[in-house]
Amino acid sequence: MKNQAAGSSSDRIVVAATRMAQAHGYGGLNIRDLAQDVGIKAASIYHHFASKADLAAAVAKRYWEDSAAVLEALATESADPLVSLRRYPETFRKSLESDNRMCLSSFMAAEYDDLPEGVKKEVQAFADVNVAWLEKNLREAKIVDAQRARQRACAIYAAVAGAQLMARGRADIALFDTLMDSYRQAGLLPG
Amino acid sequence: MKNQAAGSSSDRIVVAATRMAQAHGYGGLNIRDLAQDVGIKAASIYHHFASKADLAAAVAKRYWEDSAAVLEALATESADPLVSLRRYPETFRKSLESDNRMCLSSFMAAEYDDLPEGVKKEVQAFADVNVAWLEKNLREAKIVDAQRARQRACAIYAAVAGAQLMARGRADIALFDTLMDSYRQAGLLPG
DNA sequence: ACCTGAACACCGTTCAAGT
DNA sequence: ACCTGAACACCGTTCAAGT
Repeated sequence: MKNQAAGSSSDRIVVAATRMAQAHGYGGLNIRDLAQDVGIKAASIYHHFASKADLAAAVAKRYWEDSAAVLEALATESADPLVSLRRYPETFRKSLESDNRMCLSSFMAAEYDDLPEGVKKEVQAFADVNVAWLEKNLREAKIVDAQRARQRACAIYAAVAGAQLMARGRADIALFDTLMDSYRQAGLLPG
Repeated sequence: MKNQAAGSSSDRIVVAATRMAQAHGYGGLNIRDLAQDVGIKAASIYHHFASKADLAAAVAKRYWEDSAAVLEALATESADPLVSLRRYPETFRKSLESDNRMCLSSFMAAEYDDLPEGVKKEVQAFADVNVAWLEKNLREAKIVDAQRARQRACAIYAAVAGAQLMARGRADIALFDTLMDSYRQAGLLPG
């Protein structure tokens, strides 16, 4: 929590890198383009992060931390866990709204084989945070047996991530919405 | 259908490239490594395919053609559409069994922004083939209203693809199986 | 027809040198 | 502390030259 003044060089690098990684993945995260985006030279990136792997780990870490905060805010705002659950897909929809971008962790899950260990860890943390949040709200809403809450939470996470992936592959947000409707009709998501 | 003698150079390039792309995506498809894998030099690849884009398009095309054949065989083998539907996830499970690889089209859907137009087309064809097969079997099995068969087909495809992605992100096939169980329990997949 | 070495402009990364 | 130009080994790709 020290030295995170808004707009610091490191901050702006992480923000720009996040946007880039959500569109092009870890492999497509280009240090030269990133530097240009931030307004410095490629070599200068390495003053802030020891390597591309370190930068990506920082990006993925802040990504799940921010997501956790958004989900907490959503739960507080909704009060009713059932309403929170209904609104869960919104978080994934927002990425698509932002230039057809996708969840950083989904993209990087695909890139699993090429991910440095430190990045893998943070990518999985994102899934963990989402599943834990879903599980908690499923329990509170008493939609499924308490013992099956975690299983169902995983299923919802995987299905929503898959829907985002399919919608991105067609650059079609309406498809994402249709898929959420189908999940509700089928009984996977609460109606 | 002419000149496709098994084991021809072009064939072996496509096969090797497919395996590579299922693990590393379009961006991670490396011409030099691919050439070495096939036993020729990088420059020689360009004798068979005009560009990486052309190669990837051929790869993606053969990928959905092969998938279509596998699905047709599955339907013929099962006879009962309900059984076919139950076995649908097997096709995605097989990729995970093969060194935690994933569906080429899912990986490339993530890489949407960086995909040449000719590749995008073939990637979408894969989804189309899968959705059409699911829709047909859903109709025949009379599991959902005929008018909602297509919608449900999309939902199943997206959910299974998402499950594969999540399982790959943890290199955990058992998770894929658990997710399929959850989908069945929730009512998305036929029990 | 099929293959190749050498070259091109590009990548991540390093490092010595600047302020 | 922060930045940079120049260099390194690597990429996709081209092309003239080989058999």
